[in-house]
Amino acid sequence: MTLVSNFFSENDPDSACRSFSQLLAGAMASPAAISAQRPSFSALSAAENGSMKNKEAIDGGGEDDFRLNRPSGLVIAQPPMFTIPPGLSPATLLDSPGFLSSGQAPFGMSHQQTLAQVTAQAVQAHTQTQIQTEYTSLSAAPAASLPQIPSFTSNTATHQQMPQPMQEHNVVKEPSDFSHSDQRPHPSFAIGKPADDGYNWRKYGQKQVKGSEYPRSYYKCTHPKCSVKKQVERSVDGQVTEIIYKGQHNHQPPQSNKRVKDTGNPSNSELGSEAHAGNLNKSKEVVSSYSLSMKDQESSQAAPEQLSGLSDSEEVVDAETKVDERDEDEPESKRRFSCLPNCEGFHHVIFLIYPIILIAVIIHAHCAGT
DNA sequence: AGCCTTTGACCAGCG
DNA sequence: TCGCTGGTCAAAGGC
Repeated sequence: MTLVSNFFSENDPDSACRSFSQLLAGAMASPAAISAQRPSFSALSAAENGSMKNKEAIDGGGEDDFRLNRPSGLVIAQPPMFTIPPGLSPATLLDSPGFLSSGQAPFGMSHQQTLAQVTAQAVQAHTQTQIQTEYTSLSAAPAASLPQIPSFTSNTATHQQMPQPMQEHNVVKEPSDFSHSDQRPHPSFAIGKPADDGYNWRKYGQKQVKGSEYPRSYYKCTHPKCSVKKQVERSVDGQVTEIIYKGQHNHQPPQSNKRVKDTGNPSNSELGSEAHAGNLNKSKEVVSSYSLSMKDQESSQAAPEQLSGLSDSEEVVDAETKVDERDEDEPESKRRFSCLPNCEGFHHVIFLIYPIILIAVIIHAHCAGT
């Protein structure tokens, strides 16, 4: 909160009298800010292309990172709070009734208070992972993550990387960052079986991929009529660093208690199942994929809709499609991301755009029972 | 016995 | 054509 309040006070003594929209407008007045945010909030591939160029400019160019050309541009080692659901613009978020509400949030904490907490956590988390983040941005993260904030890398140590719009290919890469002690991986994503998403997987291969720190494991869905595959990269300590889903389940997730027992966390299985349930009975020619965010400490309890937020192409991200379908007729400004089915809570996603930091904060409002 | 993981070999795409 | 790389196959072994 100190960071936020300081920023506002330093940049505008009258900030107390200004709305976030006004602040945003001011931030966006900067060409850097504009160029920085466009790729983040747009699915335009052109923006991504531009971002690539920007990255080269930032990095001095010529960095031959094999991942730069990979279609899945979502690999960003970022603190958990920065997951940004697709289809949301800063203005949309800032126009959110919940966000603009100056009163108490329905869950007993004002958004300002929540924002303060989340922001503080974000800053702390980012500080802890900065080294890894920077490393990843060079060696693992697609260029798309950096160019969105062209001036950030050089201006501050607290620069943020934003998720990149959905790639043109139907593969979603889902990185995870469990390096910080206060954001331990979800048990089901930790050592042992691949990320428990409610389906059964059989490992059919493992390969040490060039440029990747960790070996990549290949899994197939064990369902006889399902050809979904996924690739999992796991660090030496068993923590999942990245999951790539390929394909689309054409069956219900097995309703096995064993699965729940294995993970010891039914909510996660439910989470995965929910996401996959959204995939069912959808006929798509394209290979679809979806993602499970494992690095969002809040998302460990969150709805799949939010988990898919790293991607912004609902045409290929089914879980997200589920959201879009539900909110299709709802004004964008009222969009929010609901929690688990039995939870009345929802997520507000707030973008904070500073001249040097672009942060998305997710405020998770649980139902009273949780 | 069945299913799983492991792991070296093989294959295809690309420069 | 050759080498590199990512993805897959399939035999072997474990549970």
